[in-house]
Amino acid sequence: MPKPVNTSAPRREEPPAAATGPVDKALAVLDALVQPDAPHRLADLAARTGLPKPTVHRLLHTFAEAGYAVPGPGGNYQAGPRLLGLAATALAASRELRLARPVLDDLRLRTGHLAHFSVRDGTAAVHVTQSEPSSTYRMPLTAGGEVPLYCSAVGWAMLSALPSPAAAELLGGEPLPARTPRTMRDPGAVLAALPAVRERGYAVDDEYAEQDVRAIAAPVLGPGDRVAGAVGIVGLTFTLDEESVAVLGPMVRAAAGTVSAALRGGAGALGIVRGQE
Amino acid sequence: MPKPVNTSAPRREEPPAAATGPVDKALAVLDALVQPDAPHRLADLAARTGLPKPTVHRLLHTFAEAGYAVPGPGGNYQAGPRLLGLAATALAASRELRLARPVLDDLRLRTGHLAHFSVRDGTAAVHVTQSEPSSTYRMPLTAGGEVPLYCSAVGWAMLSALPSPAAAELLGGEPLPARTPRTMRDPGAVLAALPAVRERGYAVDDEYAEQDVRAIAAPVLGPGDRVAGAVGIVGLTFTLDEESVAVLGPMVRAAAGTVSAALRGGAGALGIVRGQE
DNA sequence: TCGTCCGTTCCGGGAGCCGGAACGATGATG
DNA sequence: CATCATCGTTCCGGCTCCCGGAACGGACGA
Repeated sequence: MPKPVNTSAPRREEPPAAATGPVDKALAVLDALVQPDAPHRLADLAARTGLPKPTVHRLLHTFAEAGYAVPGPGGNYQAGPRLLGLAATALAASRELRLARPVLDDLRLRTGHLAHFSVRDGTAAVHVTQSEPSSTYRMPLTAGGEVPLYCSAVGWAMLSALPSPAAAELLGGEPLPARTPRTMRDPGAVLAALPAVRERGYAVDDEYAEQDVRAIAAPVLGPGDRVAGAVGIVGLTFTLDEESVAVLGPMVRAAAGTVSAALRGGAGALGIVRGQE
Repeated sequence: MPKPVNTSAPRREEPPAAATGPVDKALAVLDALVQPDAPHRLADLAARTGLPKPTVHRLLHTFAEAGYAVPGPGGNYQAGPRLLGLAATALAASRELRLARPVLDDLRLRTGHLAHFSVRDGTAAVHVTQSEPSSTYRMPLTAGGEVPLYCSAVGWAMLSALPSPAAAELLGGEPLPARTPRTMRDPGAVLAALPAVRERGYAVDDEYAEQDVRAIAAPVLGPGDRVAGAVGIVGLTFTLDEESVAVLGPMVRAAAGTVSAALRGGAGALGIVRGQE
């Protein structure tokens, strides 16, 4: 037990917007339950969600009864079989994911870098699936993780595929928090960089979000040019170095193009997915 | 547990276990929402869950507002970014899954068959993750899918790792429905077959659940010999033929053993997971 | 032994869930 | 073109049952 932090902070602000209905509360607890960082005891979940203890207790009971949560040793709850089944089903049923998977594997094999597919959730990008090299010393990206749009390759890729006003609205007017010394903090500057991304067909994150991490991404478009997500690769700067960007960029763009085409092409396109241009 | 008896029983039995509270209903709708078979319009979801239309409508609205569902064309709802993120997180955070993944890949490569990991949910096994060969003509197994314990290799594997009384209780006393001509329908017969499975270390499903499909599986044990799930391979009978079982069986058993050892060995074991015996 | 923290239970009040019924839009049908 | 079936949506009164502060007992740790 690292640190029983003193609860002397009455000025604790709720992380998410207040969960009003019982359903929102349930979702909040479920969300907290699957977070990878340790323990999920009743008190922890209550603290993380900002909900009163009895409420979380009742919800956990409901979940446990339905098989969505399972009480472990030491009062530690974890995801139950139903939740895992639900998760597996959700990921398997998503059309974009089914189509993206083989392309990601191919992209990873040819570039040697971790390849991933992300979708937009508000002003953030969530990494929904990935194909990782056999030996990743330090994982610069975790499945289910989030990154703000303004400082990530996948974010820029998706923004570039949106109409300018929509992108501007997502970026907002305020200066953005710096994540590294290289982060671009001015929404206007990001917006101004998008046309170049649009032209090139891929975006590059040059340590904008995290030190020593470089990324390349390209948008995936569904029917009607709807932005379905983005395909990208991530690596440490000394592996994914500056000059390889010129050769890897088009590969990422091609991969995203393949997924887009398959997405538009209807179900029959599954068999003819190929890696080359 | 003194169960408070319903004061006025309205003599009403729903096909699925009655969803009483708002949370159960929400879970039911979420579950219906991720089912792969098409369309997820309001009326479809209402029919599948057995809930009244306005209720489903309200829930979908709540989900949509929170990003867990997204209204598509033609009133078709699908999983939203939050739900996909939750799913990805849940699968990535599960310790057994993280450990099983590389072992499954290795097992698939060495056997050439679809390898999967399943956990128990009541009297069924749900397939939580899998590693599939590049070309599977017809997928005999889908992620998130379920199979009864009594007629599947993973089911037998998990049953064999349970104390006999527990296994007997899960099998029940009634004759079981036949899925193929070869299905073993007698709970007693299944129970009697378990010691042999225990001895061999792996179970074989010889077209018990589906025609032309054979499967091999072995149990995965966590700390304290708790049954964490099962590792298995599946294939069509003419590919996964009878004589190869003798050589593939031990491979499956070894793979399950590797996962079990890693599961027990603590977090540090991640780096030394190996495929060979 | 005492103090602390956690999980659990209780219970009265009232917020807000519930779902039958009705309405307008849409597309199929003759 | 007229008709009907079906679907999504809205409304609203009733009353379920959700809510969470408070209290209790047990498990550690000091």
